[in-house]
Amino acid sequence: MSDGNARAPLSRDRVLSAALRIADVDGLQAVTMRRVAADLEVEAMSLYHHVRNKEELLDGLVESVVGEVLTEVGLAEAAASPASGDWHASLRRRCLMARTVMVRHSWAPGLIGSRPTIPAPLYLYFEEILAVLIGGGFTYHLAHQALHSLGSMALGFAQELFNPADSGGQVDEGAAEAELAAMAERLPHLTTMVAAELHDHDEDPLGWCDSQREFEFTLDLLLDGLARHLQTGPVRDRTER
Amino acid sequence: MSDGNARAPLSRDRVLSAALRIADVDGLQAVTMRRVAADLEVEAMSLYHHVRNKEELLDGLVESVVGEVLTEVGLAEAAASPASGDWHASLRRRCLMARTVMVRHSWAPGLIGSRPTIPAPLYLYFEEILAVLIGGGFTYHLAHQALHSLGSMALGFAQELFNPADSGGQVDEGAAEAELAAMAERLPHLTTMVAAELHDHDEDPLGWCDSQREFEFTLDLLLDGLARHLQTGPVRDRTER
DNA sequence: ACCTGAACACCGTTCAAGT
DNA sequence: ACCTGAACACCGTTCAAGT
Repeated sequence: MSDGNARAPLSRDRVLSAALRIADVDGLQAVTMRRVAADLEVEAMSLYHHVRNKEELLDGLVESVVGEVLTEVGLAEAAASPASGDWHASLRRRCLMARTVMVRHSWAPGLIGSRPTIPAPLYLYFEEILAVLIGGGFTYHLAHQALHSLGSMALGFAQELFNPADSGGQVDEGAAEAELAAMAERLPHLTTMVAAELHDHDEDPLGWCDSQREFEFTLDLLLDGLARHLQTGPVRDRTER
Repeated sequence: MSDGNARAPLSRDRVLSAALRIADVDGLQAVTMRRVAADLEVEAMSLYHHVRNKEELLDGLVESVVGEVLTEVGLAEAAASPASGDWHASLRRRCLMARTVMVRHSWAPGLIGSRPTIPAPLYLYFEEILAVLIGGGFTYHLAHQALHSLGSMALGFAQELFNPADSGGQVDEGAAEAELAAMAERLPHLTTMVAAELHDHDEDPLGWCDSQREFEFTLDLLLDGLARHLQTGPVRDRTER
């Protein structure tokens, strides 16, 4: 009881965790600059010293949740059978763990999907999944399609990942090159994948990530899987496969 | 040039189509009571004579888009080979057609997902899909799981269909019974499916639609499909399967 | 009956001013 | 440097008043 009062200085972290608590308890629509400030016992305008505007606050919220997925998945993988090459089991654990985090923050999938820009930690998350796929023997091309197909599962039902605006808009090639170089160290598999896919489509560089093709790939995965269930009957126990 | 002026009386349809046009052109965030009114050359408060409030306007927007999916899918099915029993091809056409509609209205999937209540025409759409599945030899149980798995594809990447709030909240059994009776005529397959699933879970009626189970079913469809691609290599041509 | 103007309770954000 | 109060330009919505 020595310093529990309105003594703690405001900080970006304190602002974000207050906003996250409000979203969990009262829903995303309750996350208001004035409300966040009130919960921190401060005036609304004080928030602007730690967050550029509300958009940045929402970005921070998304990054918090993705960060939570990353650490929870990391813990779960560390606890599992160490370093087995079983990509199937690993991906299954990761998606189920991501889902439990998203269920805790049910506003998050919709927010992630509606954000105009992809939150940076998400690339780290997909880099890890990509590493599992490549380690399991996937080509970069098949791994790319797998990323799209699993996208909504890996985030507990979200929107499309690489948003459609990307495929239509013009690309600043110089900036893209620089961005790629910066990514290369921290995201080696993602970088390699993009490079490989771009190489395959150098006649048609815009088509390297065709959302229509990815959609049809996923659709056929599901339809073919359902057809097999129809022929063979339901599988009774996953372990005896 | 006899009556093109501000003569046409306001109506719910005129309000909705103005809102839809604004959403398509300037995005959903531009759909404002004041903006919709301005486009109709009327004061904002006039809208309230044809729409209870903004929530109802958004519901109307969702229903418009779902209606568009229904008619486009209907036309596409009518144009296809008449009355073949090929559920696989029919579902594929339906999902692809739904996607093209959703691409036209890219704000729609997010809006549908964020709506607190399921828009009524959506039941009609899923009734049709269910009819295709049952006609193809699916049990009602497998068809139920298929509906969940295809949910996001059938709507061009949306959120979960039967929202999580349903499974947690308490159910007014009398009201549910009456609702079922009203549905029975127009939605025979959906009604039968719900009844069958409830019968299978009469020990645990709350568990008839377990979103965790549906999630794992879809996840396994995708993972198993990816595993088959990994073993057999990519399929070169769908027609030679 | 349908439409309107003024008003209310909210937003996000700017700006000059405090300490 | 960090925080504040008043103000601005927006929201959705109510209400009494017009025709």
